[in-house]
Amino acid sequence: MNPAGRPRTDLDARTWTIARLADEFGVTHRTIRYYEDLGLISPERRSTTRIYHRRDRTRLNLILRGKRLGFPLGEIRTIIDLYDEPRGQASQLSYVLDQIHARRDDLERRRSDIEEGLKELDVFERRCQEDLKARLRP
Amino acid sequence: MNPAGRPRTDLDARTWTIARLADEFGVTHRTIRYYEDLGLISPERRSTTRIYHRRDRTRLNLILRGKRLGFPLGEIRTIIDLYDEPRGQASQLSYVLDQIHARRDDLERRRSDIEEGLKELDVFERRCQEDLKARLRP
DNA sequence: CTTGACGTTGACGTAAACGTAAAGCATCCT
DNA sequence: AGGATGCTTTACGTTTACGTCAACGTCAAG
Repeated sequence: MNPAGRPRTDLDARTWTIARLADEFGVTHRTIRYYEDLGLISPERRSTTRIYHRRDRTRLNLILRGKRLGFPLGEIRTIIDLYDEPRGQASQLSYVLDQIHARRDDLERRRSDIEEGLKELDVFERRCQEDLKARLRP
Repeated sequence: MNPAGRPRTDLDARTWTIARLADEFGVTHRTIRYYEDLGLISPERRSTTRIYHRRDRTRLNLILRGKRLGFPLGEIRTIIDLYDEPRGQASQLSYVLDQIHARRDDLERRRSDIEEGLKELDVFERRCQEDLKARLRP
């Protein structure tokens, strides 16, 4: 137990080594360092070693979700950067809002692609199952 | 008008040249030929020239949708091949059914990723809009 | 029959997203 | 002190998905 009386979890550790992070997310160190090269993550440095905080963990999560959705890393970078911008000027804000709408359009298109795909899978599965029944008890 | 009395459309042409197909789908000839190299499309050959039929058009549609969803072409190939298999033996059929379930799981995971992304966009947009209002009439 | 317009086959190039191997620090254990 | 272990950088290799010439075939129009 920690001072707060809660059971100790991974989240209590608050910092991660590259190996633990890679392990947790099922990627390699190389991958994580590559994301750092692209400026997607910027962990603390203690002497030469990288120390990852919750913020980095969150970003990695966003990156990997973006990847599962098929976004290229460059685009993922611009998305992530949106979250960090100062958002001070009105002009910047409306730019960000434009970006948000573009993202939303993209995601909604993907969703409808997925719905199409699922529908076709349903039809195809039904056809296969009927074939299978006919085979098993003719 | 054609013999059936319907207005002549692109679909009545029934065959396409590579340029028309590329143009219609917004890709290059190179892309289409590359898909043929991978065995994803196999158009008719009239002497050396490629002639595309509706079947090829359908496949190209599937390929591009798969790509929009972020599937690698190799995986797209196995998916497309499923539609063409003889599906004769019961063992083959249940293999195909397994594949279908795997595909469906994949798509459903992507869909939930998308829902998550859309939710976050909503939250983020609201925050930005409030910032913007505060800027415009303080 | 030549001239374009379009088509075809290589062959090589390239950007993205890592993999992998080599070699050097740093730290911990005994 | 001397491994063993883990992390780091450097650098070259690889795969995917095409782009980009180059050089040649073909076919209808003038």
